[in-house]
Amino acid sequence: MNLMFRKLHRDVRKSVKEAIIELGWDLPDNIPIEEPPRPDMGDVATSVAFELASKLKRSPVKINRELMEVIKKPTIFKEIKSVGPYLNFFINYQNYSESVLETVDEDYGKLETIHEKIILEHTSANPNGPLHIGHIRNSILGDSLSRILSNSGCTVETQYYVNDMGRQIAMVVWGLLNLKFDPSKLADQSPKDIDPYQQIDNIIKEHSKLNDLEGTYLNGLKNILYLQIFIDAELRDHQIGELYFQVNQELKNNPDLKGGVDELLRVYERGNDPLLGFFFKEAVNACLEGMDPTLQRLHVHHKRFIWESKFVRNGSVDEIITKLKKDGHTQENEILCLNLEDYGIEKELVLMRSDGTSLYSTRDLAYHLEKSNESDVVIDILGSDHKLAIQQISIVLGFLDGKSPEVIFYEFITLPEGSMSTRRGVFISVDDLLEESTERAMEEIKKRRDDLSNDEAREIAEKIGVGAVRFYIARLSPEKHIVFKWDEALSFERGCASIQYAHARACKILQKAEFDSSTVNLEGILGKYDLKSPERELVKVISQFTWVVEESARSRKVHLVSQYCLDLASAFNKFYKSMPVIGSEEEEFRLALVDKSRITLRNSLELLGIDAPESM
RNA sequence: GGGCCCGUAGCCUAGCCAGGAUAGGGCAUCAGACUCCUAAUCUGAGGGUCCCGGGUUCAAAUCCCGGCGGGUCCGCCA
Repeated sequence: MNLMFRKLHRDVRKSVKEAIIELGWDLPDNIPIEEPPRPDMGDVATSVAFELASKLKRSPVKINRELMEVIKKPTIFKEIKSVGPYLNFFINYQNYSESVLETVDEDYGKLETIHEKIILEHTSANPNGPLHIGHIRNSILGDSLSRILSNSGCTVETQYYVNDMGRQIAMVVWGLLNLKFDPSKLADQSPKDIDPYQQIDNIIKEHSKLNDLEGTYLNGLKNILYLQIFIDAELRDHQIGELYFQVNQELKNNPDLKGGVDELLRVYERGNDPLLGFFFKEAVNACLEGMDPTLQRLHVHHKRFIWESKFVRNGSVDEIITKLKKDGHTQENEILCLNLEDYGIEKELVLMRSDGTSLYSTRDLAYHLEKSNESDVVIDILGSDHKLAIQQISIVLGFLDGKSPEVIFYEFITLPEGSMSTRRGVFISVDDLLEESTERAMEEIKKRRDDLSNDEAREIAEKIGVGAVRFYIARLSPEKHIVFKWDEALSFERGCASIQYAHARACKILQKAEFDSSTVNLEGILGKYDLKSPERELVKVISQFTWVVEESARSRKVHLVSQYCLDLASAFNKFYKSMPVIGSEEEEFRLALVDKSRITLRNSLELLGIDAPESM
């Protein structure tokens, strides 16, 4: 672990403190550390003189003059200058560079293990259609954060909360039981002259036991078979989405059908109709089977999928309700609910419908209690529209002796024409986004490389395309509302591609020079060489990486890492442009610097789930 | 109506929690750089009422109060 950058701050504080003591002044509460606005003004600065000014009744400039008389320069610095009210410290880059290069290894950025288990829930999109660009903000923030937290030494378990009990899923199941898929939308690989449902009828005829099924269940079975036989796994979420859209149309035209959906929900919750349970499970599974390849392609991973129905089946929902009732928190008339007015929330929290079924919030309460029991810290990634709901949940978790989750809220991604909606079938799917992104990357590659095979180009285009999408989301602070625009999302200039490009450049130099890190002796590598400013800047940025990992993990801010990646790439590209490496006087040092840049670029991109191609 | 979030050049954005140097970047615009490790790059220029108005402070994009504009929530939805 590289603590060089941290040491700079520590050494500044220490020497300032000692100087203040020597002058017999009171130590201020805080010795602020800043970075000077320009590199030629120094590397680390402190405005401690401001802190002292009011107590000492002297001007900051005067105070600095006195501090400068007695202050001892830490060895890592070359000099200290007093500029107005600031003390500016200049790094001794000969020493510093050697220390930094020595401590950067292939695992650079991985911090010491701390024994803290975090359960991080993210994505958790309803299985009623494919993932769209509104969902990926959740996935990308969650997955990146999980990588950052793991790197910072925590144990992170990522979970996807599968909603298999809500009304929306019941609507999908209703569609499965009462409607048909549209075979005209089958992919081209199926011959047009066959009727899928005809084939399915034949299959059912051949299985005598299936012949007993009738009515909606028979229809449901046909639809399940349709999905499994005729639809590729990766497209099943799209089919479910279209079915869901169709059901919404039906319901709009005939609101009486709502009763049928409610009945499905009641029966499923009671859990005594195995066949209906089968249809719920199959509907949800079909959708998850379609989402899985999408998430894989984005490098988004979940350790566990937790099905919501579990908390009804295993009795924890009942236990919670019993406990809340017993402790006198609840109010009961037709429904069972909690009055949270004492906690500043006007809106009561309903725990049970008048028909006795549970609600999302009831089950979510049980889920959060489980997460609380299984971890030290619970983190949720949620759209900011869930703020009130999670606030209610948190209060009730307090009644139940559970930990409140830490929540990272993000604002919506909308289209220029308005908000997205699975229900209305208005959205851009992640699959389409990735397809477009890799396609555009492919065009760029073809523009500049004619030496690559199609497969090689494809492979690189995939890394660039996925990287562009992930970076587009990860670079922005989550509380910022995004209006999705293709050209902004898939820009290859000064964005992710420029970072990947810096990495590819580094790889190319090392490859060309046949660099072997194992034979390099870093000691005394610099001799008396006075580093040029692009080299100094690059060394400094490399040394900041550990601190960035720490800081982004602590503050749970993914975009700090994105910003860092850009800074690092920029420092490297400037160095690359202005300093010859191969064949130069300082080749040995510069190759080592290129190698450390390569590692840091790769590891920082890794935190964002972005591949670093070795050639572009 | 009430709660929460956002408002920084034509566009996107960091900085705000922990107030300090000329408000950082990027896109777009303009001017320049490939006989030299890939120009997905680099160098330079112009462009700002940090939404508005008060207040606190030696010092406010940052903290406090009041507005304005946009988003979102206030379901026996999830």
